[in-house]
Amino acid sequence: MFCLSYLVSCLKRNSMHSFTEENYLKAIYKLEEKTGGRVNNTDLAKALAIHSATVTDMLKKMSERKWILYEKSKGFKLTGKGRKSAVGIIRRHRLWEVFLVSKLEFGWDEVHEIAEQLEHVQSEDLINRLDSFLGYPKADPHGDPIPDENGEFMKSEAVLLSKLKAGSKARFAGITDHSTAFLSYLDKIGLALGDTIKIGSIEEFDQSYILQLKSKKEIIVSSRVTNGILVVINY
Amino acid sequence: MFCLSYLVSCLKRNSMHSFTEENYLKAIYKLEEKTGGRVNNTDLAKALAIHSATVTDMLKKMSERKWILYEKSKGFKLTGKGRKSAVGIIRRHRLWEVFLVSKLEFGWDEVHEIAEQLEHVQSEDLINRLDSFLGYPKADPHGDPIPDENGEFMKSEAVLLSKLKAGSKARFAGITDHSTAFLSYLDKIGLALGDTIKIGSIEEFDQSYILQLKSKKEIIVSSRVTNGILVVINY
DNA sequence: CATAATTTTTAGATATATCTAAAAATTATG
DNA sequence: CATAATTTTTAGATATATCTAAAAATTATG
Repeated sequence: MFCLSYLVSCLKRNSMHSFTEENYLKAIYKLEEKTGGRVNNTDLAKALAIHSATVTDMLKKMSERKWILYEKSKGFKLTGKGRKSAVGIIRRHRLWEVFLVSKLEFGWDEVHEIAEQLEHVQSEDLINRLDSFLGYPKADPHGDPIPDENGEFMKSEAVLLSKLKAGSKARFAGITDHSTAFLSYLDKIGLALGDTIKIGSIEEFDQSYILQLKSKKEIIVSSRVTNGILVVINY
Repeated sequence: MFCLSYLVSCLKRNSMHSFTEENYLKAIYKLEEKTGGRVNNTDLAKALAIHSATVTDMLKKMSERKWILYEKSKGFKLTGKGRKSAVGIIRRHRLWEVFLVSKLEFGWDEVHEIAEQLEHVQSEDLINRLDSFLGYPKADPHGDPIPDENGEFMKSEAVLLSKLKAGSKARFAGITDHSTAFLSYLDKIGLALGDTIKIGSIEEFDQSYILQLKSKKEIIVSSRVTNGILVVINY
């Protein structure tokens, strides 16, 4: 019993982490992506919906365990090891989302919460087999890229739909707003990932767009929508 | 924030439970099945590889939360609610095992640990869709029955291979020894679930069996093996 | 049935992850 | 640059799940 728990605690220090640590890693990774640099305590606390004091404590521990580089009051960032781990979590999350949508026929607006749980299941073999079973998908149901076994993944050249001019044509390639409300709304107005979109015209007054869908249908969307959609032009 | 955590704690009390509680429920369920009656502290502690003192504490809590009926020093058993929950966990475990073997091509000796993690993912919708995706399997890769959505499942009429007489014929329907070592050994000697087995003869000296497999091959197995295998006769 | 053996419980710790309230440190602003 | 605003940290709690050591209760045995 002594031996076992000692071993377990050793393993934990070096290569494994609790759900909590995984959630911190993921949140930090996402914040780094968004801000492009160091992350601060307050933003992380907000992202995780917990209190700053808790974050301070946890960051100290994660720093000791070499998941992050932490300088008191100066913000922090992932170490190489921390980044690798975070990318692994994202790989797992996105592969499970593909499974849920393509195999179990969930809607793209229903999978996030379940994937949040599945992503914590520890088994490299499992994830690599899942990847193979799904045909090595390059993106999840929301268009977000899936890292491969080595943590490599494509940076997309997608741009916000709101950047396009009237008359241009593009492919719906991703979203920046991942809320269920937004996803359901897109379902409702008949916009799906992969669709070709032509911009009929742009209303100067409120920057709303008239879009022509491949179904010939025309829809009007607000700037809130055009700022939530990523497209690939030159298609 | 206050509201949310209050809500969460309420939910926890009534219908949800932590991984730990789920593991206790599952272990208690299995012990009840094995012993056919009340379970005691020591057996549960052994099954969970933790100390009795810890079990005493946890049982008090689980009793308050109405998962078990607990009388000090007299053993305990699951309540209706506790049983229902335990059966749900077993359903999830076994469905995931089917997924791992039939879709991801894991060996039947490789899936237990991963299913131990997957079984804790909370989503009824997920499990029912998985059930449908797998074609509503009646048994897991080890022949153990899978409860349906309502917690119903067949009691098997399988008996130990060691109960059969020379000359009888039966179908390999399940196992009582779920250890990886045993499963791998069966793989090695070429015995697989569903196989038809004919008992050539029984060695009186050590109760070892000579089995004739459908492949015409003959193998000799020890009583350790015939006591680990369940068969359905009259086939 | 008295004593020994076993089982269960109590008492007091520990680790993890969280909280609140207040203090300290840092950054922004007139 | 002094003060205000914001951010971070400290200090002291709490809940969960575990431990060890010892006491208490129960069960088995001569």
